[in-house]
Amino acid sequence: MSTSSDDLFKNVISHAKEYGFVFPSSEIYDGLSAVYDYGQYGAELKNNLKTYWWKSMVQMNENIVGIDSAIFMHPKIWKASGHVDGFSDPMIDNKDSKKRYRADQLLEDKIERYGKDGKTAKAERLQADMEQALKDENLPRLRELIVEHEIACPVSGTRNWTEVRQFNLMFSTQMGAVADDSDVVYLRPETAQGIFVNYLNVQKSGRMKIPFGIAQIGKAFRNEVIARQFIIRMREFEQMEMQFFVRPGTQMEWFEYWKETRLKWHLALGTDAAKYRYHEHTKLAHYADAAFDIEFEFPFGFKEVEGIHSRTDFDLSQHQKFSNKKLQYFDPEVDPKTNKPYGNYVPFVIETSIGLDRMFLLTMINAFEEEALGNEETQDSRTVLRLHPCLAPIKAAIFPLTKKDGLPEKAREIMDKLKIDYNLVYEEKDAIGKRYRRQDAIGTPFCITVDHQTLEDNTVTIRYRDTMAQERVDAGELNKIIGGLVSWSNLLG
RNA sequence: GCAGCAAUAGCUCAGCUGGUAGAGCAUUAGUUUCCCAAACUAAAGGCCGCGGGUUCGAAUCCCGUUUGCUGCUCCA
Repeated sequence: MSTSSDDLFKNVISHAKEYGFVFPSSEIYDGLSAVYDYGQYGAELKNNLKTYWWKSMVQMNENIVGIDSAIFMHPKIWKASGHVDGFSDPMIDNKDSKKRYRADQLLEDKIERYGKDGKTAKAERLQADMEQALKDENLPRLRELIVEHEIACPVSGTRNWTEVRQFNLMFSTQMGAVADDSDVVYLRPETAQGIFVNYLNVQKSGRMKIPFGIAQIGKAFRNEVIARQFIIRMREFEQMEMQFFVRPGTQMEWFEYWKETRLKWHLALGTDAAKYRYHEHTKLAHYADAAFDIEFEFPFGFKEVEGIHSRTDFDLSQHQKFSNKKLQYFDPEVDPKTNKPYGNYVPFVIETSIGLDRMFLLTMINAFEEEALGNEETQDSRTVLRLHPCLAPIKAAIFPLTKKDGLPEKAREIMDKLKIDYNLVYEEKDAIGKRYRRQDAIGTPFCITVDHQTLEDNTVTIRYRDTMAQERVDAGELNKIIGGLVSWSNLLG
């Protein structure tokens, strides 16, 4: 990591705080680890990113609809999805090497070694003991087994172990007033399950024909072992997900389609294509038969922003099993190979899942620039957020050149006509240049200045953030001009 | 969670052989200014992250804790 990219990241973080984009959560109480709040401009930018995604996925695709499912769901859902069993790992640390291991993996390794050494009886007994301990969630017993079988740390070679601790990535809470084990509910660790459990509702009520998709934007929660790097990994975060239901056997063509479509969505914002790459998962999750990530080159390296996963029929089949409800689709189309309808089947699923907070950070990093404007005589620079006008929190700022001679009144009058359609700010404090620079810092693409000439001929100057160039236009044309510049058709057309 | 480092005004930092805080910028109120920051005047702003200890006295030394950074570990 170079010093300059390190600085860029730090500067973006402090800029985000200083200008009201992102604040540490509960800051006056010393903050809460890996939780952040979005400020006045951050909330606008985040909403604009959501709108861009929702429009491109739901509004632009006739066969995709959007839902908003609850964060609380029946606990059985997480049994079915594999989250309860798959993502609560017993961990143990070696005190000498400071290395951390999964307790069950240490035992598995030992069982394997016993097997190789021909000690099959020992291997079988340990296997049985371990399985019993895991089933009972008996953590002290797991540690006993590690000690009994004299398992040493591969790094330090010592047997100086800590207690075994459970790392469950799901947050749990109680539903109902009386605390009881049976009332435990989880805060969803992914939004996808809310789509799967509504698959039949949406398909029937919307008369959806395969292939079709269900989209959702919402919060998800993961109790990360370690959460760092600003809003890259948060305990509470927001996902924008779409599950696309397809006929079995066609999943790979749809997988390719969404892989390409989703990258195009990113590149339409004008981001340098070299900053993006695909990353193929070689180790697949329990539910997937193919998985690609779209990665972005952050200052600290390439990180996943979006995942396109072929989830097979795993989730729907699991829910079918656990709920005893048929989640099949009757496909009346005729298979040319057999000349018979495709009939009943559990659809396969292609998932596109983008981390909204990561997308937000990526957008900030991309937009952030400390531009040198000096010449031989004077030193000058400005900090500018080159956000796409569609994403900018404030679309335009309106300034009276000075705060007298009726200029403020005229500026207010122009603003009142425009603020119905656009998010605007009005400022009359400080020198005009300073006001321009303040708007640059929050990414406002246009500034409209009212001067004495405005009072005579109703023209104003419009000043562009990126070029700092100015243009004199009729105030009556402003709605049309701004409308054209911030129109979603610039991104989606 | 472990180890190391850090925390002083909104921001960037100074102050540290222990004697109860200071600058620049930003903010607010004026002045000046007809188009690109850092002009003038004034004001406001700090339990020196939090808790405990040593001391006559702690921002400064010690211990704990919280938050952040780096490494380990984890990442559906």
